[in-house]
Amino acid sequence: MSRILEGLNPAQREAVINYDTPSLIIAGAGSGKTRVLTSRIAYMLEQGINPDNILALTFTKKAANEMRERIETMVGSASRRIQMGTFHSIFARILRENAEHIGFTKEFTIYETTDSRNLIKTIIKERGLDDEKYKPNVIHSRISTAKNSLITPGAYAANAALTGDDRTRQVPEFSNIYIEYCRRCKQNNAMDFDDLLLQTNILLRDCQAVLAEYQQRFQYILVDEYQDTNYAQYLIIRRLSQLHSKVCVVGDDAQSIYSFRGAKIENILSFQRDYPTAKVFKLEQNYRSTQTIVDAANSVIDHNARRMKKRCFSEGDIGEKIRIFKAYTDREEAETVITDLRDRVREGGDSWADAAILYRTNNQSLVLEDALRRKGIPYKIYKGNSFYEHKEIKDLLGYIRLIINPKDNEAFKRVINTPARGIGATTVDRIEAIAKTKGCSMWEAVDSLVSETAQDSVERAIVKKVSDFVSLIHTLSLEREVKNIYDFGMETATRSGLLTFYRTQNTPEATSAIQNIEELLNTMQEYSERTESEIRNKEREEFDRPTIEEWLGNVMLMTDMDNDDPENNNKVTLMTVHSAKGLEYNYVYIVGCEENLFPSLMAMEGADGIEEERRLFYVALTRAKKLATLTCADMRFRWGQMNFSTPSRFLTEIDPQYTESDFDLRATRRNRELNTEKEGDSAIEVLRRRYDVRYQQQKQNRPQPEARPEQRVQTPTYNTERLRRVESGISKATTTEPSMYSVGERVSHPKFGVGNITAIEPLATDHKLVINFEQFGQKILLAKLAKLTKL
DNA sequence: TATGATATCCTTTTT
DNA sequence: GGATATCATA
Repeated sequence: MSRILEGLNPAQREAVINYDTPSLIIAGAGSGKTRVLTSRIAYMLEQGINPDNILALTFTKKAANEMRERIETMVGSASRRIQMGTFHSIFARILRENAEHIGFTKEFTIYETTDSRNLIKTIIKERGLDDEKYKPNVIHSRISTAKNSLITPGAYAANAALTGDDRTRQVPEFSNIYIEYCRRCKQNNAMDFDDLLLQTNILLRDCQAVLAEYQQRFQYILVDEYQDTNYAQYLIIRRLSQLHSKVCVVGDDAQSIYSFRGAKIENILSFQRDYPTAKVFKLEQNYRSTQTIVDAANSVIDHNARRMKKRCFSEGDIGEKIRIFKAYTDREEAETVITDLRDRVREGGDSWADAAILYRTNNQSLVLEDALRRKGIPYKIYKGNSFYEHKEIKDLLGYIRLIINPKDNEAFKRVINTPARGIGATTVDRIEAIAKTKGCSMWEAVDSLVSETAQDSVERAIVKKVSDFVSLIHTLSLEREVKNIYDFGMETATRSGLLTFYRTQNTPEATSAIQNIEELLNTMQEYSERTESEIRNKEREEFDRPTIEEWLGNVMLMTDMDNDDPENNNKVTLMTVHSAKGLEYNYVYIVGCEENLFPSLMAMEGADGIEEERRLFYVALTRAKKLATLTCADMRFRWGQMNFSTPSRFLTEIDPQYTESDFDLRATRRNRELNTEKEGDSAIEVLRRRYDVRYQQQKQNRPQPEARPEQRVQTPTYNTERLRRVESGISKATTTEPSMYSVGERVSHPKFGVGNITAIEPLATDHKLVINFEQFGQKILLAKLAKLTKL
């Protein structure tokens, strides 16, 4: 028997050896999913499958790298020839190779969210549309949704249902913005994140030769986290697999948490329909967590109606009960968690890296970081793409982008006056106008500005400045030809004036900016070293030298997660539950388990919202190997002021035999049941019962109507005196402003349709509205947050 | 045109 | 509360 199969349980082994047939591997949390996937690939190689014929797709670079390393230890360097990477990076590469088929060049830029948003903003402005109605990020997410569903601008405009919907949403011009946005992207030789999938589909749809080539090549396709694929990804897989159909997908419907990004849980639910010959393998034994944790997680997820049949179990220790703590405030919550974490890690003889603190929203990290710093505990924090969101990084990347792809107008606009060189908005507008009339890029338009400008002195001064910029870019373009990646990066950072700009100011921000720039330059160095060694090891062709284009293409698809410093790793991890998927820790703390936070208020508006939040909670809980600790707070500093919270319904959904709590969880559960049962009560009564007794008390003690707004909570010093004041309601004055809505009024909501306002409750800076929707029944919404239109 | 002060948004999750 | 957009001023 192959050594690869040793130590696998029967289900795992079946999933590994049946590599020659379409396969659906349902892998419960902690069931050795990665092991099965890597073993399967290793086994294939051992059986003589050509690594060039294997395509393995993941969602994160981290997962891809981990898999590659593990396969390499099993079967050696053949693994390096496998096409393995994230959807976005693999298809970006394929798109570059075939860019001219779909009207791009291989130097195309990848636009990140801010680029897209800026472009949308200019389009809205150009068309003289009201940016109150046409909010750039709303428009952007609508475009994103369309692209993820493979609805091209043309198809969108032709779809009466969609355009009709836009009219009722008061954005009738949406489809025109969408058309223009795509036109401009193409003109700028740029693709946004969603394009990487959409354009791949277009390429595979329109170019039979290309499709045939890749179908021939990728005879075996493996997809990780299949439950998170969206329609665009789904169809790419379908198209590529039409010839050989040897698709293997791995996933867990219970961990589908990305519907906001277009992920369709249906993809995994209907895999067997798509591939009728598929074999199904269920990995149900959890090797990660204690029995208590697994059983508790099961008891929560049982509340979901829509799920595939499987029963996860653990044969590990029973383990400790899940602990549930309630704190007064978010600050106290953080203190409790950190103290407990410290004690646990020390007693257990574990290292800091064995503990993680998970939260629903990024901004919850602030109080935790504070507490960690005060106790001197080392921590690291994953915050999405925060590194690449720094201005100095974007600016430096802007220069490089413009040099590689001069059509990139967004890059042009970003760098022409950064650092400030006296070229103001008026000049930029003029360049833009010239570009528009000439139908060329702004970079090309600059030349005509320089030549055709009148001779008066002001104009001449501007021309001088602009032509200095032009020669800067020209010089750097030459540098790019002759220098290696790192030297070119350094020249760019220096000659652009970015480095000197930050060096001349002596602020902490400037210092950190310089450090960030240096870090970015370091990645260039590492990149070229790595590539050079690949060439030495003959894993890469001699002529295929590392290029700055390639580096840039990679960098645009990079996240903070990908830059892990391996040396300095003994740190507590802080991150969102989303980022934690796939990871595991001995001690997991899930903080902020409160209604309207986890589950989040917004998620609950959607139909499947609660179920997805519950899956998210399931993911959080199953990260823990030894011990899970859940916490909530009575009050939380949010939106600049104190808010009252009630414990999350998820806490009461865990079968109580697996939990121990420092407050009366049963009473919490009873209250909740009471609330849902008495639907017939007056709306405002239902609303009131949502708050705990303390809130009721503070309502009674509410100061007289002339309560002045200055009495609001100020800096969060959290001394006991202040706590008492908060508690007795002094500082939570309700707004004196009347609501813009009134009881009885008819309103329309984008998701719920038309409804009547049945009650209004004043809050500190907002109003709660109880609305009876004709189709969706009663909902409680915040006036400022809900996108309501008066009828 | 560059700068600092002030309004205004935004609050889910991210490749 | 914090980040960003807009405004006012030199």
